[in-house]
Amino acid sequence: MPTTDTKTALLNSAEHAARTLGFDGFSYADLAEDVGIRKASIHHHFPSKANLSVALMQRYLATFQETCSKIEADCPTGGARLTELIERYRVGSDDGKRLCLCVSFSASRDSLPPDVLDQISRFRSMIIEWMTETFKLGQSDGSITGTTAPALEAAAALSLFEGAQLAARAEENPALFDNAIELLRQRIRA
Amino acid sequence: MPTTDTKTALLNSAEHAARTLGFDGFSYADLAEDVGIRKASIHHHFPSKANLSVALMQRYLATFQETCSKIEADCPTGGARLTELIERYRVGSDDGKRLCLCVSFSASRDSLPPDVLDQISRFRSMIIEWMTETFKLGQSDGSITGTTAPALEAAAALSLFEGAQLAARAEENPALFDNAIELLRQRIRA
DNA sequence: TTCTACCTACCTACTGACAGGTTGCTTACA
DNA sequence: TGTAAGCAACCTGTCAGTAGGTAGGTAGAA
Repeated sequence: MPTTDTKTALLNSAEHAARTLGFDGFSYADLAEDVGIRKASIHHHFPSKANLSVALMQRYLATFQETCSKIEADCPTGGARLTELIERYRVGSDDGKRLCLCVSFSASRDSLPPDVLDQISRFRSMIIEWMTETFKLGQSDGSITGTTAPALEAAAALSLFEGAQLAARAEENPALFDNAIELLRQRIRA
Repeated sequence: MPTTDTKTALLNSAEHAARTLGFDGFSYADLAEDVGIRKASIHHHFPSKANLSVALMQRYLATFQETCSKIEADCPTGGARLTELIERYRVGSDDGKRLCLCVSFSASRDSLPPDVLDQISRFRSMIIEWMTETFKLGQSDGSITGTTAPALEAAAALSLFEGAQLAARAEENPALFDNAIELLRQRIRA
């Protein structure tokens, strides 16, 4: 009877480490200490660090897809959906102490296996498609102002969110996230 | 009379490495091979990696300040200045093969000495102040449309630029930079 | 002029620490 | 009795950094 599923505990620890320290910034030794098992035992669950990175990104992608579905179910308007997504990025930034896994992994691109690079592409496509639909909806229901090209808005918004996380991270100051996002927020009708 | 100044060659190599591999992704061994001296000799120029990171950021900040001054001298309108700055970020992205040093360093924040963190803050403040003035100018001379809050525009634009570099880097595809930036570009009057 | 002293720039050879990863053994439990 | 999960011990390679030395140049004083 393990306290929590060790594999999940390892994924949690690794995700936190990757998002704060970067992929090249954490080691199996760090995870071992954090989770409370020996370094060698990690290899039982994740034979290699490449392997671990794939599992990490896989879970991240799945979780994000669920999140988007949930937002869709809970929020009827485009504006409400966009507000909710911003909130996820804001919370994910953790007051400038973390980055989105996708951002962190993109910065250490050359250390990652091809599978992860594919997953990153899929992750980005998924969000951009979802946001394109969200901007379209916001355009037609009047809940987001000033939209003319939903697909371009979506691409810009994703860059803005990731850039905002980076801004907050750069100085470990959550206000910088809000500052960067403010103008977009003003376009959303309450 | 040395071929090229070794110290400069080391800074060039380190900057390239940091911007493609991240701060934790390159080693003195990499630099040694690239520059053509022995690993130990690097310590003659930069006693520690922390020391090197400071020199790197110092030069980067100085170069960027010069760039901004040059743009100011060459371009009379706010729109032209913004276009020029975007171009620097686009070129700096190197078709999705690099990131801004500031972005790359922010992602490995915890591996860097306090001096570099200060420099990063100063770097960001400098650009945001410069862009705030640029948006103000563009607002008054009519070369940038739709501006109501120049300071917020500047904060959003910096996040957008850095996010756009990240987007291009994520898939090593320069089109993603242009895509993310397009809507801002459309606000600039030729 | 030549000796001494000191310099920069680089070298070989090494250190202790730590990286990811492997082997083979021991539990626990179904 | 089989299997999953964990362990200690160890491997090889690499990390940043150090010790100590050399080649060649410069500057000053006798």
